Amino acid sequence: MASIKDVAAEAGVSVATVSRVLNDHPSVSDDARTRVLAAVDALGYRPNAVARSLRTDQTRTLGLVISDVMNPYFTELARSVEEEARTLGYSVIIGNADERPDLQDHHVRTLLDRRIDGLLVSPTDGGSPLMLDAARGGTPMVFVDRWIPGVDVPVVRSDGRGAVRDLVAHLHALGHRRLAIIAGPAATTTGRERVEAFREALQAHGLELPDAYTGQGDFQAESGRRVTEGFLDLPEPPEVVFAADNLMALGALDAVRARGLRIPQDIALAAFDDIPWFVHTDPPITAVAQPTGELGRAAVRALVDRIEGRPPQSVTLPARLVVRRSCGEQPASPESAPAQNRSQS
Amino acid sequence: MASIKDVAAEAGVSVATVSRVLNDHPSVSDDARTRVLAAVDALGYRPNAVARSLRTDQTRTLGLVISDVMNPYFTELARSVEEEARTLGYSVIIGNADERPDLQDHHVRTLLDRRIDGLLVSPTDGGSPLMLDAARGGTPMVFVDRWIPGVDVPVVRSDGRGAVRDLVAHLHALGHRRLAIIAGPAATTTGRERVEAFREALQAHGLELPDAYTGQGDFQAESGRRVTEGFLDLPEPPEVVFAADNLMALGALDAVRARGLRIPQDIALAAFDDIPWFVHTDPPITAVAQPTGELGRAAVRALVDRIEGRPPQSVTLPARLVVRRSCGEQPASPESAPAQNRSQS
DNA sequence: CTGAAAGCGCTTACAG
DNA sequence: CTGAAAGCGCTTACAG
Repeated sequence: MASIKDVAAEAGVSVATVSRVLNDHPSVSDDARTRVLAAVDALGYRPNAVARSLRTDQTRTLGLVISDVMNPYFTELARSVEEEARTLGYSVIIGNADERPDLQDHHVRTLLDRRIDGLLVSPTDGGSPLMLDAARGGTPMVFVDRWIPGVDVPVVRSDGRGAVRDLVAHLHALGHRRLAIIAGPAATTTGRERVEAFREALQAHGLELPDAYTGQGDFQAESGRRVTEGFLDLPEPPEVVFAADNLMALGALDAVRARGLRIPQDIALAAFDDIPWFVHTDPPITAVAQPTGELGRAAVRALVDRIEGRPPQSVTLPARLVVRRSCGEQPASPESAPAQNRSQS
Repeated sequence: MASIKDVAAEAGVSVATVSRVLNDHPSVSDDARTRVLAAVDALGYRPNAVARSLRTDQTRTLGLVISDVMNPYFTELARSVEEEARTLGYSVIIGNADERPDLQDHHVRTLLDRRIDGLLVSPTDGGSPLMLDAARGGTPMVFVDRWIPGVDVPVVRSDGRGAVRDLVAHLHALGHRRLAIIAGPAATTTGRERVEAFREALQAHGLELPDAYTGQGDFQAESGRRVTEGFLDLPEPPEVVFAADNLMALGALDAVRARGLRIPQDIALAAFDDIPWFVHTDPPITAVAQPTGELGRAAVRALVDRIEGRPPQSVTLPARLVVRRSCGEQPASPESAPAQNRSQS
């Protein structure tokens, strides 16, 4: 592979001059520029990003560590992150933690070893020593979706409190009184917040959230199935199951189906996170939709601000309720979803 | 950030010795090793992968360029690729082409600039000059899922011919005679092969595939919707629509639903690529399932073989039919899927 | 405007 | 077993 030396030789100039034309340095003669460009073309030369990074101490690369790529919510997040980063001249390297703290650490370490310019993290847990060190130790960092309390790192996330209130109001209006939740891991902020928001919304209607109706999941489908089976085995099963993410909703669906029960006649189902498939499940599923793309873009902007020396800002965007048929028919509108529903588009 | 020099100073040895203990070189005294390790620990030293790569001319990194991360099939492929690569001591950087040749080239170029050790590609088109140059120009490369004919690059893919034959037999047995397909882009091998396999299978039953029943899609949901609408507008609409991937099936579902038609009573639907949601759609969708994880792992093994100087091997794995209810009830088994159906697990 | 030279952080023959 | 030195491919003050 041709190096800058080969180009210099071919063009009859020094490597310094080649470097200058490659980096659009103003003080290069037209003649030199022309010859260098011709040589670059002739040799099919491409600068070695590794060497450049070593010299400039920047990689123009962002690391993104997410908890689970297979979760469509995170896939979409990753996609919007890459898009915005590309617009700003950065590449992104994705590390998939698969909800495993050890894997998360593996990726953080690898990314740090590669000297990425900044790190976007949706932490799987409360923060390993490695992660905490990185956060405090000067690595530009931004939390997205989930975050770790007590660390001075900007957070870009969405607030589902209002949407969960709307959901509970909807369920209450439909006559449901025994509501259960499949929670995410307590080690994650989203795992805790969604349960709290649910509990608070219930209280506003004078309803309790008994322990028996709080199942511990891990944001993966299998746990949704397991918890739902537990609910169905109860002497008095809940009338509604609210899954704290879309994968656990998938597991819940599996469990309900395995028993031959019907949704919403036998049991109602709602989920946090909206995905295109929820329109076509049997029945279509009522969900809390996050502004995922906006979240990813805002997170990148905050991180790049931090990297480039501008003050980064935390951002909180509201989620919203998308009503479909999985909790029972709406008295008013027979339609499955509001006009604004983006997963229908 | 501490460098190897700092460690050497702290341990009272030369940087050469530090490098040796870090790389498990045998000729290092126990004493030196202990002191170096202590210094590494004290300083929290982590080797700079950028510098190491520049020196050794290898990055222990694989590039993976896929056509669309949002497609669950490719997400799963990416996940299995990363897993196998990690097992073999490699990292992977994913580039998402979004079915756009220009974006694909962008990622190939970026990856090459970073001097990745090898490239895994599922090409979006017939091969840009850049891609062709890379393939011929010595970059270790393996095609996965899709490939470019006429290039000497190993291919790891699955053969859906048998499964498509099974599908058509199934449809024929159900009494369907007017079968249509939503094809993928003709510039991709999978786009062409699935249509050919379908046509051949039809011929075996004495059926034709008229042009009006061959809609041109692009593997994205929107095209599935558009093509399906065209089919439904025909004076004599097809009895079955076969979508050449799962996203176009989603679009088809949208279109059918928008017209208020029922599946399978009004029109039957089948898809290439199986995903967990197909179990829970209304109705569950009959699909051709690829051994996605195996594909990803085999592709990595082939690429690493190539990188490390062993002869790489092309691999073709069979796909299989998963019968559900979207094409009509099975006369024999009332069950929605065979026992082996992995998307039920 | 241009080039010689230093240096980024490593690894690895080479000599001892 | 150990260290001094070269060199990977760049960029960038510095001097002219």
